Parts: sequence; structure tokens; C-alpha cells
Amino acid sequence: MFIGEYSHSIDEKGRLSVPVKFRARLVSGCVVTRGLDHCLWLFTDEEWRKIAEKVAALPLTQRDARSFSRLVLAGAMDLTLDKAGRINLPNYLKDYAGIKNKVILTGMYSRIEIWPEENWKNFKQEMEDKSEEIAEGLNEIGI
Amino acid sequence: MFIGEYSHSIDEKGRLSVPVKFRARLVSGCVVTRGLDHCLWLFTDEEWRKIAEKVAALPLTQRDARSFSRLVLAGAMDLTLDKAGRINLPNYLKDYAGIKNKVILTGMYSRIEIWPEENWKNFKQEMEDKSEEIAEGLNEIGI
DNA sequence: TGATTAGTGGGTGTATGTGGGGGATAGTGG
DNA sequence: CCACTATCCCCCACATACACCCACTAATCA
Repeated sequence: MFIGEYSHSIDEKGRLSVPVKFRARLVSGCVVTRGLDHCLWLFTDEEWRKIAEKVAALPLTQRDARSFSRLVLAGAMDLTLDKAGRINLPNYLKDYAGIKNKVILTGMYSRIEIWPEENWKNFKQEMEDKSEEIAEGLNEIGI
Repeated sequence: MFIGEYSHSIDEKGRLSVPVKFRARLVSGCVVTRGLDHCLWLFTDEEWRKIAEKVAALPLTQRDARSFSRLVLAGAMDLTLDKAGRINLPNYLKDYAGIKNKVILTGMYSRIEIWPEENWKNFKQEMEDKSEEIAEGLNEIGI
């Protein structure tokens, strides 16, 4: 299970080292794609297959469904860790998330999220301030 | 499974190199045709057969069905990769999609979409801006 | 304190995308 | 039936990007 928050940086060659605690489950292959709230989602191959199947099954004839597939599937890229445990994010994904140099990697159980440092700071601030409110809102969906 | 976004260009001779990650499944033959949203769809032979069957089964008596068959079936052309992994798009398809020089190839699980760079940029911008909306809308169909 | 590990940085070789020359093939016109 | 042209596909050449190797530093652990 992926948990925790890590601050790493992307080097001149575009390489981002994955936290050691995440690596074991990614060596056999992983997929990164556009996530919601303009962060990136990184999945294990196995998890990705489940997601992709669901998305691919959406009806071709619905506009929103096509858009969502394009976001998720066309956004996806399968990556491999180099010998030092690093990955190379494609430019179009860095652009989507607004990633420059400093990124935050967060473990989210079945996926890893990748954020530009600035966005994460802001997002986190807001979440932490409103945590009680947010929790109340969840009452309805049965947590 | 086809995934990802690639930016390639068409050379003077009209050749378009297919991303390496897509080639293995296309060497045995592929079919390109008109797609929705004015992009082109590229299928493996196998996938194409499924699509063609479905489209051919549409009722002759419905105007929309006839039009759609003409879009898809009459639009189709089977291509082969040259030794360098390149294809040659027929002119009527390039015209349909408005393809000039720079194109974007996107992996969409069972098909590849081919877009003129400009159109893709605009389309993507719009999708990315609305991604949360689109996702919420899909709640209903169970993702 | 010494050894190991993790994150980072850089040099180098290979593979991929791209471009062009030349020969074979198919369509067109006389 | 032949000649001409345009198109396609082979081969080769080149540049860039990527993944390997190696090295360094800082943090962790015994």
C-alpha cells in the first residue's frame, strides 16, 4: 500500500527518483496519467489494467465519455524505473500538472500522486484548514 | 493496449512514423478511417474486423446508419508499415482531419487516434480545463 | 564513528524519429 | 502496346533523446 508524502526534485535530464518505499511494487512496470485536480496519477501495472478496462468500455458515442477516455488513456504512459529507481515523465504530463522542478509524491493506497510543490502546498493548506468541514460533508456518502 | 500521446511529423513524402510502442501490434496489418471529432482512427486488423462487422450490421433503412457506414467503411484504408515503421495516410483522410505537417498520435486502448497538432491542442486544453466536470458527469455511469 | 543506503548529477552509447537518393511498380495518355 | 509520370518502398545517413554506467553527497543505522 502506498502512503506518505515525499519531496523530490527533477534533474536536468528530466529524471525523477521514486521514493524507495514505493519502488518494489513498481519495478515490474507502472503507468502514469492525468489525474483529477491537475495532479498526476501513478499506478502499478496491475491497478492500471483495471482502470483502463473500465475507461475503454465507455460508449464511443457519448461526447463526455470520449473526452474522459482521452484524458485518461491518451494521457497515460507506461514507464520503467531506471537502475537508480528513477522515472521520466513525458512533457505533456508535466505541462498538464504544471510541474517544473520540485515535486511532491504522495502515497494514496492504490496509487501515487505527483504534484508540483507549490500546488501541493496550497492544496494541503486548504485541506488542513477545512478538515472538519470536509469530514462532515462525507457523512452523506457513508464514511 | 495503446496508450499515450506522441508528437510526430509527416515528411515531404507523406510518411508518418508510428511510435515504436505501437508498432508490434500493427506489423501484421492495420486500417485507418474517419473518426469522430474529426480525427482519424487507426485499428489493428483484428480490431477493425470487429468494428466493420458492427457497422455493416446497421440497418440499411435508417438514414443516419447509412451515413455512419459511409463515414467509417468508405473512409477506411488498409496500410502497412514500411521497414522504418512508417505509414502513408491517403489524401482524403488527411483532408478530412485537416492534417498538414505536425500530428499527434494518441493511444486509446483498442485504437490509435491521429490529430492535427493544432486541433489536439485546442481539444486538450478544453478537456483539461473541464476535467473535474467531465469526471463528475461520469459518476452516473459507474467509474 | 564507519558502513550502507538514498537522492542527485553527469558522461557515453544505442535506438528512435527524421530526411533524402534511387529503383520498382502502377496508373495515365498517346 | 509503349512511353511517361507519379507514387511507393527499399536502403542509407544523421541528430536527438533516453538508459546505462559511474561518482558524489547527505542521511541513516549499527
